[in-house]
Amino acid sequence: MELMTLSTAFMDTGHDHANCMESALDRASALCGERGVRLTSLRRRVLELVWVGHKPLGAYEILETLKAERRGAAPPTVYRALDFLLQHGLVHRIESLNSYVGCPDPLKPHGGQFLICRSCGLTAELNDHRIDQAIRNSANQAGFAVGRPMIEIEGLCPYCRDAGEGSP
Amino acid sequence: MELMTLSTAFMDTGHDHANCMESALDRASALCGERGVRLTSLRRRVLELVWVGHKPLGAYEILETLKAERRGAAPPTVYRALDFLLQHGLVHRIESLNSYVGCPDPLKPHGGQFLICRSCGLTAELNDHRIDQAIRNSANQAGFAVGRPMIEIEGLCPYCRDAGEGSP
DNA sequence: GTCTATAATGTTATATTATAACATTTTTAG
DNA sequence: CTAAAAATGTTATAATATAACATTATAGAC
Repeated sequence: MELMTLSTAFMDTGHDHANCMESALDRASALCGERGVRLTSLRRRVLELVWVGHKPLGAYEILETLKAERRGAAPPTVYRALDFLLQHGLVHRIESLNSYVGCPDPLKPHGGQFLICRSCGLTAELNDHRIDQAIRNSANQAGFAVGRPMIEIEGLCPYCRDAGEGSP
Repeated sequence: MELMTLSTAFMDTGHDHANCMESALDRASALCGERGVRLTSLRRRVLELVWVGHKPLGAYEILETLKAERRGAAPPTVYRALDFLLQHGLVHRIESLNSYVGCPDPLKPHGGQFLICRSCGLTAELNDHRIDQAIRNSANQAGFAVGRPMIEIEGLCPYCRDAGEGSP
């Protein structure tokens, strides 16, 4: 059994992001097909924008881009698309940044575990069963029924850590 | 060595909240004394309001109460007091609720681990070394330098779970 | 005690994030 | 083709948070 997965965000060499993004969109398309829901061009475009980088994007940042492309894009345009994408697990919301990031594995439902670089903003999604298990054990001891655990770990990504960021 | 602590939030019988709150204020007073910073009456009052219950309070909820007590209380009044309390570890911010909750153990710096009841709002602070360790192990594998881990676990507290909330 | 520098608070305005409510258009199903 | 449903457009506003500058209170030097 696999103990942990890590998204490609921190892969410097050997990360073909164009391909990364394209395959995310393909997976989204397939998932929507299977579920009988519509990945409209607006929703697809918002997902694409979120996948442009591995840095979480704010709703109004997305809106700025959309405004240049569509007549009359407004906050609800973005928030409705994000709601759809969130519901289907295609994006996650990063609570500590009020921002949104693409999910590399939308098929298996999961609360998010994120490593967020405070210096460059790069954010990797982690999925470590042992963290999840530790949380469940602890919550059980407290008599608490775990719903959706949210884990956002602020710190320094491998590059910024090595560059000595955060302690200059 | 102690593996885990849990705040009193979920203690029903046997929890004297007046005393809980008073001792929190006393600890705050002592801590500020030691650090040579001032727990002014405004800051003390905001801390008191946050401690009124074990449910996170929004800044504007705090403001509503303050407005009835002081002439000219405004958003900065509350946010500045909260900033001070946050800096000194006397309160935590719950990111997923945009709300603030008292910290039962401000002396030892720690990222927060919270159990948040989606039904009644009661929020307990957990501090489980094993969760922290699992996170650090996982982050290390990814080459990530952990700063401040933030864990907010949505679910059902012992009372709401037993009352069958969330699955009626 | 008075003076002065600093810290804290007051005050006004505005930025940022998100949703409500209703109109219009597009898509699907029959 | 048409009716119902889904998606999007449009306008307005709610909820959360900060900027910028004025005033007041406090602590420490003398």
